[in-house]
Amino acid sequence: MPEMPEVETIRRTLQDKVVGKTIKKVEVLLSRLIKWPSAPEFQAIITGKKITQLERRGKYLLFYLEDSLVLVVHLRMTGRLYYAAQASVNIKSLHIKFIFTDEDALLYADTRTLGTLYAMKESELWRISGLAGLGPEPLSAEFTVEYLRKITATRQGKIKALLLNQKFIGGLGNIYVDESLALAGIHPERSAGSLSEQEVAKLHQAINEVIAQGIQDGGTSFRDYVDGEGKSGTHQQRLRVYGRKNQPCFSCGAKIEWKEVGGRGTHYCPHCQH
DNA sequence: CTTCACGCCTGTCAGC
DNA sequence: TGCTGACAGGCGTGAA
Repeated sequence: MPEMPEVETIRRTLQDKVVGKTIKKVEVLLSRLIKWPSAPEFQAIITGKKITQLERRGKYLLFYLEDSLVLVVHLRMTGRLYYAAQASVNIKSLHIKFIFTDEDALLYADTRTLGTLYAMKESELWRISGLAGLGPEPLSAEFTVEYLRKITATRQGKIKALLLNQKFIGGLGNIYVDESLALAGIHPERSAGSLSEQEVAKLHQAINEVIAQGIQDGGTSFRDYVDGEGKSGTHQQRLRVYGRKNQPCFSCGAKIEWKEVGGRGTHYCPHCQH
């Protein structure tokens, strides 16, 4: 479900609440979500540890703990993290509870149960290949026009598929890719290598703009997404193409089209995007 | 190496 | 009112 702006919003809404808290107890109701180590070991190594820092890389959340330990959470499609004062709340699809010494809790819920959690020493983070191999993020110093030109130039696959690949750019997902391509006026099925220098520059600018606006809006609440306090984002009000199949393009009035590109539902304006 | 199809899960919604 | 199929903010795997 969440992409970089949503995960960043969750990080910001949780940070002040969880940093400094000590995990008193971990209840794992669905152990297959724990990918490393085993669920009992996972519980054992983080129990009694204090959270010192909360960071994000791409779509991963990293809870840094005492003793150089890290709790890593990836929400995938429908994962949610809620901070609950005085634990006993009733929420659907609740799978993991992190209960603090003051009885507040951090709750992990996930309808499709595709999310993944890990706990390990900081020095062991290489075990999470998706995290270790993450490309530069939008808005970062490493994500330059030059970099985007370099990764697109030699590849013949569709530009949309490349933008979704976390090895190349960390943090983009289906909504923000469709929105970036719409803003840049580039058709999602264009071969990456066919983009002109001008188009690459426009795309680079569009990605940064869309992601920055997404963060400023507190994310896009299209169906499931809420932040760490259970609140919706507002970026859905700004979407140009995503979720607007058959509705008129705001620029030209043509009907927004939908088709599958690279195995993902894709929205675009057939008139404005070439 | 790059690219693509598929599997993983469950809930919701459109169309019959 | 059921029922069925399509689809959903993601990513890892394996085959070509």
